[in-house]
Amino acid sequence: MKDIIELLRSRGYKMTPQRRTVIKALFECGKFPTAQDILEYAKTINPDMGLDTIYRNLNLLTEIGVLNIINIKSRDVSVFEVVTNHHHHLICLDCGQMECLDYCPIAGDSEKMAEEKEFKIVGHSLEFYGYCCKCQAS
Amino acid sequence: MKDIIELLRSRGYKMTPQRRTVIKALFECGKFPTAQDILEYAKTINPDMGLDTIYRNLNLLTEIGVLNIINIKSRDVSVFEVVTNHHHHLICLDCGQMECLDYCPIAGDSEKMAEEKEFKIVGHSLEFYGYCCKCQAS
DNA sequence: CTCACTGCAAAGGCTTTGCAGATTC
DNA sequence: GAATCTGCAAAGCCTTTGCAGTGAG
Repeated sequence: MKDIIELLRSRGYKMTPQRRTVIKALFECGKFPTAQDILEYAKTINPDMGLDTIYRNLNLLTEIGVLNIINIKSRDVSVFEVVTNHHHHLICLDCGQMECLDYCPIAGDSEKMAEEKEFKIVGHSLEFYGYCCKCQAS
Repeated sequence: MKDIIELLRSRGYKMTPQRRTVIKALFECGKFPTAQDILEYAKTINPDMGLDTIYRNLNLLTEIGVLNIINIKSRDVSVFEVVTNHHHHLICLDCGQMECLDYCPIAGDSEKMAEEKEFKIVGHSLEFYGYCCKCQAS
């Protein structure tokens, strides 16, 4: 969290209470918060916070590379995740719940194949879809 | 294309000119059309076609499993793809162009790992992000 | 003749943007 | 003091939905 604040400072961005709150929220809202989740948390600290400020800050954090936006099928909102180690996700098609999966099968050979198509690969995303424990029951 | 029409018939759906046009468009619009692309094509055949009809039919085709909806970062619209063999995609972060990649590294071991988390996996999506030939130049 | 389908229009929901005033630095 | 940032409000955009009329089977 301090790293993020430092990075913003070093890039010349100003540190406002709202911005600080958004960053704090990212660490305290639980995993995969939506912009709405962050707004709700933020309002407990500053009731005047607006959703637009949340979005502006989330977008900024994404631009500087410390945040991932995740768009999942079966849910129409974006969820956010602080960038940490490289990993992928399990997503429940029923309830939308997500879990991290420290597994990545992508090796160099895939990039070779891609480069045959004259693409320069810079990353990938991999999501597994299925049904979580609870939703399998029903 | 005839297969799709047969499948619809066998499930009791009616075959309207509009529906036929949407199906035709999926094969003649080029790869990865958006709903808009399909509308434009459809209007050359029937100028009265509405975007709502397009969406209703695309959603129907997705429900019966003959169409994939693909949501990509860096573009805010959905693109569609007729279901064929299992494969993944290369996506240009700059212009949004997509290419198919007949490569899939996902093996049984990934499913085992997932099932440790008590997820029942039914599928996965994998996209490679990068820059296409043209966009590497600029 | 019946039920599904279409077109129109409007609504929904998430996200972005313009603007004036307030805040950092 | 200058430039960024916020809050408000409104707009944008893709997609969905309600409804009455039309058309397929």
